[in-house]
Amino acid sequence: MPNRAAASDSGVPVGSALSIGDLANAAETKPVTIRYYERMGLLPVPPRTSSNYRAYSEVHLHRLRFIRRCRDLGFTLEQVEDLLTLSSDEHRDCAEVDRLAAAHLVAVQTKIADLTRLAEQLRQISRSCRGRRTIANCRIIEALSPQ
Amino acid sequence: MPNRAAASDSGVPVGSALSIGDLANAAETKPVTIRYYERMGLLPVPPRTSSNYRAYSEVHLHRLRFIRRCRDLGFTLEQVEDLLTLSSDEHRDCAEVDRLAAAHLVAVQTKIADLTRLAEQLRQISRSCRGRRTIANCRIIEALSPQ
DNA sequence: GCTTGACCCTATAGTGACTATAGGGTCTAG
DNA sequence: CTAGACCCTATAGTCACTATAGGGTCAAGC
Repeated sequence: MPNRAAASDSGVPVGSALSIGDLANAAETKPVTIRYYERMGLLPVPPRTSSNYRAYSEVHLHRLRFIRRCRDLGFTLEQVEDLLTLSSDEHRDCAEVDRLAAAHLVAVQTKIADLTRLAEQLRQISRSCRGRRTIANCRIIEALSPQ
Repeated sequence: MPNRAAASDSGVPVGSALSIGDLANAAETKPVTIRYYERMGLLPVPPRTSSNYRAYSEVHLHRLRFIRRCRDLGFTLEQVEDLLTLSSDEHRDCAEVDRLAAAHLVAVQTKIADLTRLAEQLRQISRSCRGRRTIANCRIIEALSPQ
């Protein structure tokens, strides 16, 4: 946490606003991506400085980190939006969020199974090359052609 | 119930030519995808019938199946092109093909590892929901927020 | 004061591997 | 002769960015 020491926002409007580059560094992403999220309506439009630079606050950083974390976990931006909407209502049923996460887990597990099968096939294909020298008597291409 | 059956067109030596739909069925893909591969230069441009329909032969089917199989194995179209080029030279060293397959295997294994870690995190997130009722005291959103 | 270079802005186009849509033409069974 | 399944082209859309072009802003060093 190399950021934000005090900054209790009482009175002073913007102690030190974050530039888009600061925000990008703090959330381990890039300015273009942040602008993209803004265009997509995932990040609220920030105020601008006199020179038209975006001026972000901690609220933006928190939300952006949430988005990035969800993306890292493989959620689509649409799912992230759902999660953000759900989380904005304190009284909403927690189960709905859980359902989303669980459904995603199933998708991930399916993908792992698929890739595991695929890896086995690739190992077999590699094995079929042993001891051959040229394409003419290599079995890889045939292994790649079904039947 | 219309079927296109075997419209014996021009005197093509190999039995009857395949329509794009036939080819799609035979390779378990779709006409649009086949046209896309043609545009991308992966499938040779086929002759046309008098009514401007594409007329494919077994050679096209073999090549298309190869492409689809490679795609199913997770190769990019660029890699598929490389494999096709390699396989066209009978005297080329087999090791190069093997290297491609091996490199791809590593990429697949990395992805499996990533997804496995991700699945574990999702399971934890789901666990953190147990016994809560509303977002207000559910820990999922916090679990999704880093730190 | 001036330059350098790192940063910021917008708008547009490109990526990969398709998918969808619009607006037609062809073929064949009933 | 018509319904509807198939074929054609061309264009735009998808997802989540990434790249490019063509500018404006700002702090540091000379």
